[in-house]
Amino acid sequence: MPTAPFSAKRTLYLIDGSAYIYRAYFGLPALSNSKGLQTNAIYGFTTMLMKILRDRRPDGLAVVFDEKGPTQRHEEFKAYKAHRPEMQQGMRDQIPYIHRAVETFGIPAVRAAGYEADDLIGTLARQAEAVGFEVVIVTGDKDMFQLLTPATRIYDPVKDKWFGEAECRERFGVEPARVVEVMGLMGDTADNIPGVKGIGEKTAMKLIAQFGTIENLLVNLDEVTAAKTKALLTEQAENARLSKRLATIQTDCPVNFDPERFKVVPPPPEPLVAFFREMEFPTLLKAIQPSVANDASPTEVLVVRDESTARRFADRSQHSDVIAFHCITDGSGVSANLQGLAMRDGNGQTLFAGRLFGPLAELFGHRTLLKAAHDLKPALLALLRTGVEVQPPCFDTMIAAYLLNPNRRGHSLEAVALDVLGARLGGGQVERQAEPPKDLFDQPNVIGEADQAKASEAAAAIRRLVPALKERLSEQGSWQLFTDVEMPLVPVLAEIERNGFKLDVAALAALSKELERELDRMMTTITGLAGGEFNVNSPKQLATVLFEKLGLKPLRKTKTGYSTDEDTLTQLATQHELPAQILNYRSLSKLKSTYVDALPELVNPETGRLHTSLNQTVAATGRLSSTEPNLQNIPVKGEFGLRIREAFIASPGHTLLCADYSQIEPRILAHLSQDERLLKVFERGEDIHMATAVEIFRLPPEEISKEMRRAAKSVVFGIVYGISPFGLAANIGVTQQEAKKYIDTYFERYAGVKALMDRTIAEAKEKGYTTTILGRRRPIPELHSSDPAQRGFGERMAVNSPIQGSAADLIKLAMIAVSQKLKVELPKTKMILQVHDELIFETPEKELEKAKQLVQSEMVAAGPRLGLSVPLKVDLGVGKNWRSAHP
DNA sequence: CGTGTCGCGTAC
DNA sequence: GACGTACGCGACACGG
Repeated sequence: MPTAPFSAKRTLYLIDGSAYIYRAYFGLPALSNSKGLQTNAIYGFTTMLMKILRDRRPDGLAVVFDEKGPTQRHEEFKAYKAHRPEMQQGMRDQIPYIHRAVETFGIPAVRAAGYEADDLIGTLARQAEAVGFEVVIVTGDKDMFQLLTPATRIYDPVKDKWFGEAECRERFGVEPARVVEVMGLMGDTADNIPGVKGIGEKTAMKLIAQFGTIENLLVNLDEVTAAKTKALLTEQAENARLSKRLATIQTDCPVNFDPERFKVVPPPPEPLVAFFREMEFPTLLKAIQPSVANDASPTEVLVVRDESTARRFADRSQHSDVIAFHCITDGSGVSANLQGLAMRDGNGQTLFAGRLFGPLAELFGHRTLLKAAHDLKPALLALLRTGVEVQPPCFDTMIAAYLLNPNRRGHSLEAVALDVLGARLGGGQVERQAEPPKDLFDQPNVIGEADQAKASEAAAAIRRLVPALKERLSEQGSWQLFTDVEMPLVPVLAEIERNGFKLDVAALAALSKELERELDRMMTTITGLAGGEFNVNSPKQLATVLFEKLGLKPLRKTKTGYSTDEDTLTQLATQHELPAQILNYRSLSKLKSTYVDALPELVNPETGRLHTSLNQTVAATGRLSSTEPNLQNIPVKGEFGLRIREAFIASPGHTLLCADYSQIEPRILAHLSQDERLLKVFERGEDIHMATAVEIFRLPPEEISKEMRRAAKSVVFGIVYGISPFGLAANIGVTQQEAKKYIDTYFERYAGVKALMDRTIAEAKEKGYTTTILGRRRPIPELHSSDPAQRGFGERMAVNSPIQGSAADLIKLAMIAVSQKLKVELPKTKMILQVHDELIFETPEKELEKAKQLVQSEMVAAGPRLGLSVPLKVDLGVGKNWRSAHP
């Protein structure tokens, strides 16, 4: 993960106050308190201020405001900022409170009559630099780029982005000192600076890159090749000079930088509490409550710079029961490098190290010490890159929190600490840091004090979370799931991510060209049929063409208009030729944009392979999810879909091995329901869909048509997903009455399944959650909703979650077993992907037979280990690519 | 010009 | 309204 800026020097933050008032006022909804005072600007400004104090921990800080009244620029140019409307009353009313907020925080406010904030900031920045400060200008204004130097950066807290000289060159094409030259030519509509009319950003950048300054450009006009540009410059030379002067930030205003006055000191809490009460900001009140890491104030962090200090720490720590750690990394996924490490042991010692000293690395290899982290997998990957393998036992507080409630959408350390410990992290967010501009600092890998402190606080919070989470997991019966499944799975997933999947980029490039031609061709047909051009990818435009222009009958509505989904278009295809063409176009366009063009972009240049992220704390049922790229939804049907699968290939000398649980969810259903008829189907190794068809159609197998088998298959799917007659009818194209008959018959023939459904829903309603075979919980609050639709949704979730979740339990067990066995017996065979009921391996051709045997037997053996009362079947497929290897 | 939401479509 | 779980694309609306 990117790191925040380092500085051994003291840092001065200069906040562009006026700009932030505007930004907060217009960027936030018009909140107001009970007294009718609008507070959005006050709130936005205050949170920004607190974010800076908390996350950046500046040594010095000042808020700079514009002062009312005309400035030098107005004298020089009447129109300067003249187009700006008068400040709205709603904002004007808030300004005194903002000034009070600044005062209450004990932060100096800087303003001077006749000077704009920009100029005051520029002046203070130069003065502070001169006495050895690093300066950070907090603003969203690109005009300030002219102030950048190696010691002065810009930080935009709204976007959490850093800008330095390099970013300036990227944005303006020139170094900071020449930004005003570019602006002189291009002007600035925001400030009503005219520039040279007819010359835009691109041209301005080009000209200044070539000539350096406006003056030099004007004396060398002969060298300007474009006649039009030359004429514009000749006519508007004075405008250019004026605009440059207007854009130039003064650095000689009558203000003085006094390090003592600007020094940050903790504000007395009482006035702050009173202010937040008055404004009615409960969340901010909460934010200034005592922090989780109060017992680990930054001064107590042992900053390790040499091996012997690390040794002393490690010697003591290894005898404590647990060590919590937090890694600071750059990059992401398999390419992340370790930049810093905070540790907190069971004795209450905290350490920060910018390097992985040997004794610290040894702690990770300790076989009994519990290594705890929040989001362990990326840490394992970063440590692995430095050659350190983290040995079990481990404790991932993020996964523990996920098991406690998998419904929640994020499990940041902040949120978990607040939830479980009821305390805030002193340092605020530790997950995401903006990347500082590179090459600004001479010691690139040194982490700043603020980030050291934050990492240390993270480690402290993790340390405190461990016993609390363990207690809660034990209470709810998920402790074994955590220690025996989820934690051992972490290194397996890390390994899969590291292994990656080889992609035939050339094949996809060719496919892309082919699809492009095909799409072009189809577009011609579509335009002809529609009687004009329109954007086929826009459901809105498409609806207009179909339902207004062509007068076809809309079948269904969405929230925003008429539906044009596959189902609708398929039905419309009987009335007109266009919908069929649209369907074709859409499917190809989807494949091209989502897979053919997107996947090659994600090939890691280091390894030449695709490294997905397998997320363990996202899916509420316990499944894994896959991102960047999502390799769990690679097409498996259709001509072009299959050709995409063909591009997933084995390395030379290797082959792919795919192992796929056959009918896993119906088998789980049989186990959970203990329905005798269903159990028998699997015991006898029969075809489940055929058997279902026999039961619901009441016909002997030889009279079951393909169509009937297909319908039966849908019924089974429907059962697993929590069925309704409507859904089933839509799926297999029969009437709702017909569908209902199938379902009723199914439940009649498989009474155990019906009993399971009823039991599961009743139990979920009573307890508020469902459980899987391994005791994985999922709360289902919708079951108690007053909205019948929500309750129905809850019931379907209640039915589906134990099945889908138990299947997830199963394959996780299998992955751990297979991985351990491979490591010992066939270390060259690599697991490279999991797709819910399928594992994919890359194996040297010579090892293939052994690998097949090992994988199949371990996957099958996971069934009995889970205590399943149905036998499992694992199909194997082998091939040079994913298409041919698919079983 | 970037951000969040929606419709849609892939997978299991 | 409508059958579970995900991820991610392009379009669009919206607020700078």
